[in-house]
Amino acid sequence: MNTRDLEYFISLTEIKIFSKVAEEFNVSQPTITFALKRLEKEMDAKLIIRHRTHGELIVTDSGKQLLKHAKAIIRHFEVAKQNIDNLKSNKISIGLPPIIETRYFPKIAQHLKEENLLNNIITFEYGSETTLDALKSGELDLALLGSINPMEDARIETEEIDQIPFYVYVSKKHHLANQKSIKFSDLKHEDFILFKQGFVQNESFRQLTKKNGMHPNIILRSNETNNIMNLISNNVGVGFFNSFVSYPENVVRLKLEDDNMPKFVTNLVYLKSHYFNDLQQKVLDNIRHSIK
Amino acid sequence: MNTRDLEYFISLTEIKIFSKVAEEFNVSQPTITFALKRLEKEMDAKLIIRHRTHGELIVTDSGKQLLKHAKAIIRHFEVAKQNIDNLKSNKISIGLPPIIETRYFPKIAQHLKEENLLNNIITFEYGSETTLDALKSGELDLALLGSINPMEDARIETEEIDQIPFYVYVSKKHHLANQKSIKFSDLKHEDFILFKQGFVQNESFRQLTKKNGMHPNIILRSNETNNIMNLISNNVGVGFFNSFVSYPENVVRLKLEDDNMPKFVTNLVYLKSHYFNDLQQKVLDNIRHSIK
DNA sequence: TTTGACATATAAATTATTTTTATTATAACA
DNA sequence: TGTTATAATAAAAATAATTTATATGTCAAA
Repeated sequence: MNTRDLEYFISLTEIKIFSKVAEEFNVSQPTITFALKRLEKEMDAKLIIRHRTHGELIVTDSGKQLLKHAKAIIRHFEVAKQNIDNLKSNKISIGLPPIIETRYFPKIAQHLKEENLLNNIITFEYGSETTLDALKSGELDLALLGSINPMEDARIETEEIDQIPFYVYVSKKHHLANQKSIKFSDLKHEDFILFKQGFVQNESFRQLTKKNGMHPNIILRSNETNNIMNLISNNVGVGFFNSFVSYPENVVRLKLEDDNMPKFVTNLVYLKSHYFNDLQQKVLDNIRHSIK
Repeated sequence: MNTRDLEYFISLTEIKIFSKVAEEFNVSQPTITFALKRLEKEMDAKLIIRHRTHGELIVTDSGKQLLKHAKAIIRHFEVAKQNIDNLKSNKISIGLPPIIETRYFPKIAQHLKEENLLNNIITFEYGSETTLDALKSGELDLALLGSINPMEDARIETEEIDQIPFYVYVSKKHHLANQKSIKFSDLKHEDFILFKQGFVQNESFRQLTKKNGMHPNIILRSNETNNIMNLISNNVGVGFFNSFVSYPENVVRLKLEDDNMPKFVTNLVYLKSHYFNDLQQKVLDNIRHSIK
């Protein structure tokens, strides 16, 4: 069976018009008809119910089933190509979200340098979500990721590195600044300054506000720790982060005394289907050793 | 790209002789040569280093990388076919790890037979971990799974069936055989015989050894309850399982008196996104009724 | 060092598969 | 009822995969 037929099929379930799909792939319209026929013969099932008219085209249950697998197959194929490209250039691509990078990379870099491996790595700094996507697409060989709940994806391998608590950061001038520790619900009427989308702290924050029936007032989101800390120190709002972030003199870090607080979990993550060659394995072992 | 080429390639990495692979697929030897050439061109990388002689054939790093994905692709393709067949023939695929099967399947089978539904099910016997993966990948419609902690996964629906304790199994000749109950830490110097990877008891065992600061000596892992019980009865080592396993005359089951002992939880599990058609729903209701 | 056995590669021919061109069929709708 | 947009079909053409026949490379025994 040809992957091209699957690509036609996937596109057909999206565009829903044979001739438009043909255009998309720069082939003639009957090509799509024949491709679908081949698939239906191979699967021995009707995949699509055709309406000859500018109207709907219905994907059957069997079609939906095939669709899921077709997408997975195409993805595998593309990831394989990408991985092989990485192998050829003898590099290992590592995703390191900024907060985690701050905490772990200095030590990692030092160890890698000692082994003369530092120039075999390429690092990518995005939020955890984007990093995970990049890993799944094969763009990255490896990632250090933050998560709250243990990660739940059959395709990825996860090694837990560390679990650390979240804290609330407030200005020294803030009315809570003198408490040793607080409850999350004490923050009911605060203004918050948080990270942008795709950072793990947000998911944890969302869980806590939901649990406490709060509708938090988020006045700003930024990607820059410095920027956020600056605003907090000026008492513009309060922050909610793990202990990896460094904070200035006039900011206070408050413990949260709630039970069952979510933890910030750092994970070493890679695709189960990823093949590490000797050099990559060496780098992986080195990193593993550096952070444990 | 053709999946046939991938099949040739996978076989070639196993059999390692072009002409033998050709024989296997009932094609001529150059077919294999050309298939490999096509793949190498597509991936733009050498996949296999040939030795023209009856000797070794080396899979390159790129080849190994492709191999992993190739196997996944072929598997997806086969699962897709299987799923569609199931849809067409009105079958429901059920995952039943062996230990759970022993306990629940006789009753389930009896009820299903009464309703004339027994030939609408196909069962799969793997460890809990593999079963869960298979469920998530859509290979299974439904599973009865063991877990320690209640399962928490956004994508799956869980109905708890039962919670039962774990026990220690020892030979009658064993020095602990006369105790009514023991503490887990009493097992500090024992040799253990356990199940292989992917069974729930192992996770529970790991937690307990960690909690008690133990470094257990696991002398054997097996998938066969009979085999394990045989060894225990010969006083080769001790076992740690739930009460679903049956045990011979000369083996003794010991209670564990520790606080907060993990429990073996049996769950009925399916994907939230799964669509059960009428017949499948009937089977599900029947199973639910049988085990509660 | 030669020769035979085994294994893979290559060239050309053959066969199979996919795509195109040209045309027909079908439904909706103006 | 004719027009338009769309899919299906048939036959031819193009492309791709496989085979047959043969060449080439490598090892090991003579």
